[in-house]
Amino acid sequence: MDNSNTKSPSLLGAVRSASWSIGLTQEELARVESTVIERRFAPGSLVCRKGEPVEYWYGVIEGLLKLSSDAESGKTASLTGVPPGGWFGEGSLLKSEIRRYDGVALRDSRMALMPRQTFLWLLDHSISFNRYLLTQLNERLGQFICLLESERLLDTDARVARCVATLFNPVLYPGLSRKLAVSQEELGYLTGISRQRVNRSLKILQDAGYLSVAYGGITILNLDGLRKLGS
Amino acid sequence: MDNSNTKSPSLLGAVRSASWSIGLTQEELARVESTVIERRFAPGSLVCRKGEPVEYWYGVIEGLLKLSSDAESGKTASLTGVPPGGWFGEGSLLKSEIRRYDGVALRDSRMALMPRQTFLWLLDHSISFNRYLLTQLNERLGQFICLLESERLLDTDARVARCVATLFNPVLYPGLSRKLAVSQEELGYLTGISRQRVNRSLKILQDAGYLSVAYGGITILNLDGLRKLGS
DNA sequence: TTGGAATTGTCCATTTCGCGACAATTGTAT
DNA sequence: ATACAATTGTCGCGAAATGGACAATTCCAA
Repeated sequence: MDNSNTKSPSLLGAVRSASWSIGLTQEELARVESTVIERRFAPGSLVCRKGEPVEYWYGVIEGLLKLSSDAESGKTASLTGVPPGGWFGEGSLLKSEIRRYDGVALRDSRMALMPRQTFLWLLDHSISFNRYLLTQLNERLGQFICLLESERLLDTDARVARCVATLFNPVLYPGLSRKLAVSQEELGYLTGISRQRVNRSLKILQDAGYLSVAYGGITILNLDGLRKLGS
Repeated sequence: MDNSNTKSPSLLGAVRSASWSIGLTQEELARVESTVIERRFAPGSLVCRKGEPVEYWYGVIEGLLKLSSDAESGKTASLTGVPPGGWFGEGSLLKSEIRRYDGVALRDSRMALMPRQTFLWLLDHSISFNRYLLTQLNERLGQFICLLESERLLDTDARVARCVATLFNPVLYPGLSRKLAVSQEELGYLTGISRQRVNRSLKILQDAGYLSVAYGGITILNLDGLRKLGS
């Protein structure tokens, strides 16, 4: 159930291959590389917590995590999953506000942490970094609008389909395998639908040939089909 | 039921007082002013249509419109309302894709249209315009994430409350009156809840003193209370 | 002033989902 | 190999929203 990229990537490798780093000058890149640090997180542990001051911009080197928010009612809502190659937290950094949701490791994960100061320095110095952020925010906005639209217009099965497809956004998360090691309960949190109902939807989507269901996760067979379902 | 600003603002006045124009140079502003045009729209008419190529960046000078999306199933979902002072469409312009949702005038509205070429020119020339866009996209992203979070975590009444509060975002839509001339059916589209259920929620919120319900719309009495409801 | 259109308030039947429960299955650590 | 934990598959009940229907109200224009 592992990703197919068996080679475990280094911190600097992850930084250099990140899509936001290709437009940086040598000087800028050097500054990034000298300040970014790596940290490991066990499954279930909190990478960052709602309400904390925002100290870092986070990148997933290896593993998988989710951004989620809990209510005092006990309910939990996962907003999105972040696979390797994904970076998050720029929103709160830009607004210089406290963090608005939790980051939770779903598996053993290695994270790259860029200090806020470096992030803001890039923001002030690099035009290409600005352009990257613009693209990233725009893409994420599109993702959430699409999600909301689905919630309003589509039936439950199609919502599950789109939500799964969302996790494979090629702009936000480049070069991802087709396997997603996520439990159906977690998919329930991601979609906002009960586990039992997700289970039924997955079976329907499997019968229709869009994906295949296995014990610890699912495999996407027809990504484009999932996206377009019910639209 | 009109806004309290009785003076009808001019096109150039709207441009010059827009929050994205204050950082522009004389030259940049001149280029904007010589290319931006004005157009009027009757209630119910389409300002822009899903699927069209994106030719303009739109600003609301006067009136009110909604961004929405219809499904072939006949359902309709309003994504957000845009009051005077609000600008939209930058997402599709940045991606140079076809338009992803309809813009519909809810009342007689006067719109400012900035040609795509001018928009892209600003994007390439003005740092402050880039920064504005970053802020705008970030704010909008926050808005939609908040909306999605509400949908997952909160009960129906609180969702209606937050959705209404969303329409008064001071960053996206500065200087707005407390009256919102929108039918309950429209609020249903905006919240993704049936008109009948919205009706009940509004009455509850009114009894709790957060707003007051009148024939053609509502008046906000406690904006901060609406925002924080159920959190 | 009056008629018609839009909007609101309320009823109810139907649909759908959430949630608790529990057995069956699969994976993992000892 | 075996026990234990995590996950999946499936029921059924109760709660809640949807959507149709229709009367009452309000607004607007002739």
